[in-house]
Amino acid sequence: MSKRRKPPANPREPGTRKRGGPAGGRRVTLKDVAASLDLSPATVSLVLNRSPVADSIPSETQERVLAAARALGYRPDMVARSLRSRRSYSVGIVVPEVSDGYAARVLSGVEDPLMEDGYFFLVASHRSDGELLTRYLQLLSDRLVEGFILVNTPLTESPELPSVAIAGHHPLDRVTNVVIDHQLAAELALSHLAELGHERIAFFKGHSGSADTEVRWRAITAAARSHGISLRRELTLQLGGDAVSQRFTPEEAYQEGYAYGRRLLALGQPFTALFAFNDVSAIGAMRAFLDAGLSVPEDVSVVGFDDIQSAAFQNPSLTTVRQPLHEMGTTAGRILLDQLAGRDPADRVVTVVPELVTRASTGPAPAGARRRPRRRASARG
Amino acid sequence: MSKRRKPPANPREPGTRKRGGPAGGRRVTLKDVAASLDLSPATVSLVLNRSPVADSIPSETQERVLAAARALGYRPDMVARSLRSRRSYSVGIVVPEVSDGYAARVLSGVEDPLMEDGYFFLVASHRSDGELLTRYLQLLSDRLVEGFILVNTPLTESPELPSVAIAGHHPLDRVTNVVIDHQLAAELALSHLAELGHERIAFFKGHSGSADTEVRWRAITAAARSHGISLRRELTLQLGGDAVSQRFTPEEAYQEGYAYGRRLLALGQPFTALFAFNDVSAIGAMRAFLDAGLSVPEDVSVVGFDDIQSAAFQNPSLTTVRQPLHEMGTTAGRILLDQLAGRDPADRVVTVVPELVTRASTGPAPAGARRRPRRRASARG
DNA sequence: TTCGGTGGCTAAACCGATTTAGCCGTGATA
DNA sequence: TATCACGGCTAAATCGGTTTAGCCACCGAA
Repeated sequence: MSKRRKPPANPREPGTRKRGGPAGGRRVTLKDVAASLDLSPATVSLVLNRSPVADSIPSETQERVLAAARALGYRPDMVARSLRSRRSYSVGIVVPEVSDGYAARVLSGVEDPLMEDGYFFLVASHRSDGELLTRYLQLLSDRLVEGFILVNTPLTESPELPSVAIAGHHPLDRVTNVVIDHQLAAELALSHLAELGHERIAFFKGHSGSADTEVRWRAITAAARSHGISLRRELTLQLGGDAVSQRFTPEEAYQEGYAYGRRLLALGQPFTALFAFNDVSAIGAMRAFLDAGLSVPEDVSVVGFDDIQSAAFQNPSLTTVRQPLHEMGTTAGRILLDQLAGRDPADRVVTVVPELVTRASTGPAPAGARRRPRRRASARG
Repeated sequence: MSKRRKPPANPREPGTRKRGGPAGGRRVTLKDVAASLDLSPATVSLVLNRSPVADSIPSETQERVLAAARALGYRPDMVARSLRSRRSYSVGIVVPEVSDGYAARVLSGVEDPLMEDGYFFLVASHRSDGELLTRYLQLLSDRLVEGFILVNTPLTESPELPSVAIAGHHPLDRVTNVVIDHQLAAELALSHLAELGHERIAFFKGHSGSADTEVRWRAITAAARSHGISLRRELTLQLGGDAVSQRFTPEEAYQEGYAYGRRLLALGQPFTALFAFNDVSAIGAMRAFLDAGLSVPEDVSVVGFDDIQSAAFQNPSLTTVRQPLHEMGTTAGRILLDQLAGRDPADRVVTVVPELVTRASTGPAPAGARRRPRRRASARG
């Protein structure tokens, strides 16, 4: 009975709330604004949304509406709006793991264009679990996200919504892939090493869950051939290949690099350089080499991939292939927004260019090159 | 006219869609399920939500409902649900910057409990801009988030929703603060240094935008006093104090540490140890010391704060005070969920304990201690 | 005088759920 | 036989917007 309905036209009326004050009082709704003006909610909505239908409404009225909305501190309820318009002004971002530096940097890049256009994003991490991934994509679309951004996430079938895949390599419906030029990346790294006289090069291949792994490896194979470098099976270790944890967290990634660095030494196969799949494993391995009494780069050169922030601050600082992750995120965000706005993407694949950052972890191959590094580490433990 | 309405009771009917298939066809709504069973949407809703009102519905009917929902692949529209129930099953997380390692690790901790309870989260980064922060809090609540998690974000007034502030230090309405025991942290670091014979200790004070800065500094002051260590104004540098960029990105944080490391040397004041506000600046400074020809820890010991992933992989590896950031995130998430479920938090402040991780960057104060480090670096550039 | 057009606005359906009040039939009780 | 309680379910309001069809008044033209 005493429940307030249709507040009188007096703009002061809605409850006792001071505008904006968090205390008490209902939120101001469209109806409140309309009532305060003796107009219908429809009119107010049309005006506030600059709908073309509102063109015939005299600008004087429009200004009254705007003024009242401002005066009452009206803020539209996005949920109600979404329900009717079937748009949520939000997108879903899925990553393998939030705390991963790769994902975090991409995320921060994506954020800019989204926020600029009034979009928010929901994040979910699938931990390289395919089922979890599909479930999250569903849950996200239940929440009416308008599109997806998939970061370093291998996708086997087309998502239901427009998507951009960062490091996506499969041509799929509704998805635009943003990738770096792996061919160039491999070329940069290997020609650098080749120029320094390296021949016996060890490799860390990527984790099998990582989207870039295969493509990059093919690029490396090609580049190696063109430089007359032979890829030796025995010097090629695939990360995540075994015992070492499947779950993909950065802490473990360092450890993993360390462990694989030791394994490399334990193999007893001579090598003068390592090209790792990412900086984290490169740093881990470098550390293993140093601990084993080798010098970097005098005994072994190390090249990473990504250029994570700490790469420059390693001792020795890490030579690496930089991926412009922030930029890739920004690009992805913009492409998705364009798609949502109905502007179809020009290309289904957008390529960004990597860059070699030469630092102190690479140097000329040891004088007696082609032979095993001088001081060998004792095998594990 | 031909617009489909009230699909007949036949469960096969709704369009030509195969269930779950992304192609064509409307989504299955509650009405569809109801119609397929010749029940009302109300009943179906009550059953699916295990509402107490549904207790009187025979379990046979309940099972029919469940079965039909499953068979049709019904997935409730979260937006519609939110509108009516005024709950969104999502929370807003605000951070200074997504790509910051601190935030990323907390985020990944928060994620677990949230996802477990079916909550999603929206992220916004305020870049240490107070106005942006308030705007985001508003925008987020326009989207009906049920609460906030504030990461390392100084808050001056109470938010409108239940909140948990990680590294929050002001007692505010509706907010629970999750903080580490700074007293203990300072004690751990300084007693470690004191035991090693350090007396002239340099400090990097935190950025003024960082929530922990003041509290930690007071703790350091107290701990120093109790160990008879005098804090020398001339050896205390506040990060972000000047020229060096105000915007807070990790790349810059390393640079900043490096720059401040050099400044420290340039002061010409002898010191044998540095206790930095965070690992990133510690690593930057350490790098500056090394570049200047000093040895760590023989000439200068360095203690960081946070224990970021790469701390263990520095050369020398970094002694630091570990903050259990992931755990703090998890705790924060759980507390917020409890609050949303109506279980009021026992405490308005939850303290977690830091831990000293002793590694290779600290060692005994140089023999001729109390004197300036032996080889001095030339002042900048 | 009638008609058509247009400017200014609104009624009402709608989005897809949740939720409350209460209907209807039946068997037990007074 | 009237009443009540209860089991099983539903009608209808509601959340707060968006959007479409169209009303009404007024004006100029036929």
